[in-house]
Amino acid sequence: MAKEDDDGKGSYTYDYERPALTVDVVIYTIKDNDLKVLLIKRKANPYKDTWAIPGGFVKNGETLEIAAKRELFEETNVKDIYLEQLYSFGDPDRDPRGWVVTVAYFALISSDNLKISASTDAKDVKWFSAYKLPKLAFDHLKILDYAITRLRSKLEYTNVGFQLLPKKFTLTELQKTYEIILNKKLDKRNFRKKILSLDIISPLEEYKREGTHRPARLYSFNNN
Amino acid sequence: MAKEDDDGKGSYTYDYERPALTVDVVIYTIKDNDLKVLLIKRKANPYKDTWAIPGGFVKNGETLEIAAKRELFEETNVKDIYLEQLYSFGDPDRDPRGWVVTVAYFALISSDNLKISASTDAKDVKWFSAYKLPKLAFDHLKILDYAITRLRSKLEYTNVGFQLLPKKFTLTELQKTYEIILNKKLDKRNFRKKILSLDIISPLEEYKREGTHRPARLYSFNNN
DNA sequence: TCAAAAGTGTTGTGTGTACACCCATGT
DNA sequence: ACATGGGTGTACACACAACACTTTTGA
Repeated sequence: MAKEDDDGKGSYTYDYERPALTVDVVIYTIKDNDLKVLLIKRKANPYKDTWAIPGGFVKNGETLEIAAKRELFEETNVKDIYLEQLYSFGDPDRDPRGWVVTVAYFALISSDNLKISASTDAKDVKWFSAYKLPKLAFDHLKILDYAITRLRSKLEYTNVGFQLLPKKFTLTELQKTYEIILNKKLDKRNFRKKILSLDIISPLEEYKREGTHRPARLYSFNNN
Repeated sequence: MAKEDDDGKGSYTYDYERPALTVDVVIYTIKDNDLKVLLIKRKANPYKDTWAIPGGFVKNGETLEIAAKRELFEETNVKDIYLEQLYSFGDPDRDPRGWVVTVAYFALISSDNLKISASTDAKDVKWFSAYKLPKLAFDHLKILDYAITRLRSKLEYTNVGFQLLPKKFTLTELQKTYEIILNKKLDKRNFRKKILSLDIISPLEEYKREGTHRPARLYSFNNN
């Protein structure tokens, strides 16, 4: 019994029932002018043939973050991308097979890494619009709701947004990224003024020409 | 093996090793013009006689939040106080006895609940200044660092601060609370203007008289 | 009458917002 | 020459920061 003389880690006896522990990784990217989430189709029951957030068991000896990175790499073949812990979900009925607690992470992958990533073989792995999700397994809709909320608020007070862009990008691309995530239009002049005042990007001597209009200056992110 | 065909919850076989799962609850209050954290002294090895954040095992059938509330109640005899999930810590070497993953929560308890709380008997339970901590067990210093950072940032963009105050309080008390947590002086006039403009507190027809000076108006928080 | 904290406004500075036109290009 | 997106500045409103004196009380 966890009480009185037992502060939770006070006794030598670990005779409590233990949950299975997984990490789930919400992987976002920007593609086709849309915010995409990577989902995989389940091949076994429960929720057979239902889409789910990629994840897997944490192995003994791993940190939670290492486990998340491993899952991420297995799904996308990409390392060294932005990853942060999101929240832990442990409702006893979240998995019909038993007690499974999951630590959710979220990752941002830039569109220029996309070639490398996903559907490495005929697996059922697919990018879905974060705004048009299929039916999801377990409590994964709740996790995605939580993730997009976190992503939006982080976008307001940090520079995570750059994680989603290629090394070289135009200001319009950057603005589009913000608009897609925040799901609202931003004023072009104000956006540029704001971003440039932050001193976090540098203009390059390169331009992106595309279509029948003036070429757009390319910028790169200053990672200080 | 968690890979390829195994999305983590795709197989029926849960033949992975499972961690012990605990919740730890960082309980804050304001007392004696200081930010205090409730700690308990461990009675068994490892870290026998070392101070630690109260916590305990999660039981099967409980949500994580229920488990945290149960721990909180066991230590403080108080219910219905502010509680939020903080972060999960799962480094494999954080507990010398084995694999123990903890979901940390933080709670805010108002000083008028304090009579009821803590040291219900001769247990080694004590309020410590968050700024003068003793040597701590496990990775609990890391957890407290994380907690105070979260508390500070939440104070800036939410109204959690009121959770730490009695139902009736003066503006000076409120300001002190902010100053103690943020660990910096605030300007009296600016603070009052700001708080009052938020329309979250109402003046009462009561005054707090204390000492040889003008009595201070009491306010109460509007919980909408 | 004195000490001690309560209470109260104004001004400058910076940040967010609204808004419209010219520029460079490809066809 | 025209359609298309790229690129630029100003004016107003509002939030934040700095700052000092009067009020009320108990001793």
